[in-house]
Amino acid sequence: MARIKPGKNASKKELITQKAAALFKSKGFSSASMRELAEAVGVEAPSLYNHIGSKSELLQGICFKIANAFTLYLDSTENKEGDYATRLEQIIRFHIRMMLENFDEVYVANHEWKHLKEPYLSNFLIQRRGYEKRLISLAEGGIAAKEFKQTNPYVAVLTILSAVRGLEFWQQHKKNISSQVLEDDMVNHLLKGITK
Amino acid sequence: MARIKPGKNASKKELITQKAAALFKSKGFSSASMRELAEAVGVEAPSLYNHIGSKSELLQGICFKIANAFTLYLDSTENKEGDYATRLEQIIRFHIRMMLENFDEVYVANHEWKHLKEPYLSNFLIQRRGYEKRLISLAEGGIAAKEFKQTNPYVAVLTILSAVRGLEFWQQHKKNISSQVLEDDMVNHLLKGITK
DNA sequence: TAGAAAAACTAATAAGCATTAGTTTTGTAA
DNA sequence: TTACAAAACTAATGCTTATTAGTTTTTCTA
Repeated sequence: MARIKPGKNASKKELITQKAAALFKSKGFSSASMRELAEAVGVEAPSLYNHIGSKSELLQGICFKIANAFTLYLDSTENKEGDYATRLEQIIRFHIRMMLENFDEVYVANHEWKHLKEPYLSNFLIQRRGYEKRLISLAEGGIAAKEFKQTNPYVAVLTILSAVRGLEFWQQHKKNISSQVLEDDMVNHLLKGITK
Repeated sequence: MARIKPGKNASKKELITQKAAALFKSKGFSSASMRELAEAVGVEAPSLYNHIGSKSELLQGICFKIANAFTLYLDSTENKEGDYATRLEQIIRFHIRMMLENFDEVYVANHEWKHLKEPYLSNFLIQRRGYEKRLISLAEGGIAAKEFKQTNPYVAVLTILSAVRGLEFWQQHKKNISSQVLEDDMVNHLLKGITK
């Protein structure tokens, strides 16, 4: 009898997940084949199934790991009571760092979630939508407290989230700019603009 | 004998391209099948080949149509001599309008270019890279002219391009905000920031 | 209305896909 | 060293894919 879920030794599964994230990123979920993944891992394709349930399961693992990390951080900021601008700044910085430090997985969660199967697809979208709403509330709070300009809070959040996401381009052709400069300049741009 | 390139009557080809853009957007290039496309067009799959060369050719058409539109607009702004801030603002507004008015195709060009085949893939990336460089020059000019703050021009351009791209989220779940408010608020945010 | 061209159809091809079944090898603990 | 389990392997299944061949229908023009 074969194909038994591994009790210990979860490291092979982690390796597979990591290789899968890199592969899904570079070729897209649909175009990435289990044969290719197996080759990256150094094994024949059917052997992967001794460690994982399915191709879909790999995508689910990646997407929810990232979604949960963001949700958890937002939870943690809501306890602290700083002013709105400071809290927003910290969240932006967290996004930037996540992007730089977990590039493959964040990229996959951002681009390939479409290929999640139900009910995971719905759950993912609900979670992401909830996250956005909480950020919008934060923006609204800042506007009401006169810390932020009078603007549409939805547009503001959208602008920030999108700008940060764009670090995926950055990663592709790294310039000789330090992560710190990148982070600081982007935060300043998003909070204070570019014009003098 | 069948399968001859259509001389006139290009409208069916346009219909196919338009349906392809919508399909590639919603399912991704790799997951979208020619059978599905045919169904959307109202025809059997092999009949598509009376009008188009291949699935790849459809993607090429979409990606380069959009890339050329952006390049062309940038050409047109470089003749006019406004100040840097005005020119940057106009470019941002053009991006926003392209996103709102040609959503499917811009989305596909942004997300699915990866699946272009050589030499189209290389050409596309070269063109996009050139576009970015010209924008960076614009940012550098604005900084040198003291119109823009002292910041890394690459980061500034990346931030702007990414923010604008994020309108794809917007399109997905439209709020009751007019396009004009959206455009103005986003331009203001990117030029002048959100904090007071 | 005859004839030709355009565009539809059906049937078939060859390749690639995720996954399962069954078997063998490998590593470890008694 | 024997026994057992984990994890590798080969072979096979059944399905989907883009695309081609060959034929028939539709459409337009003279």
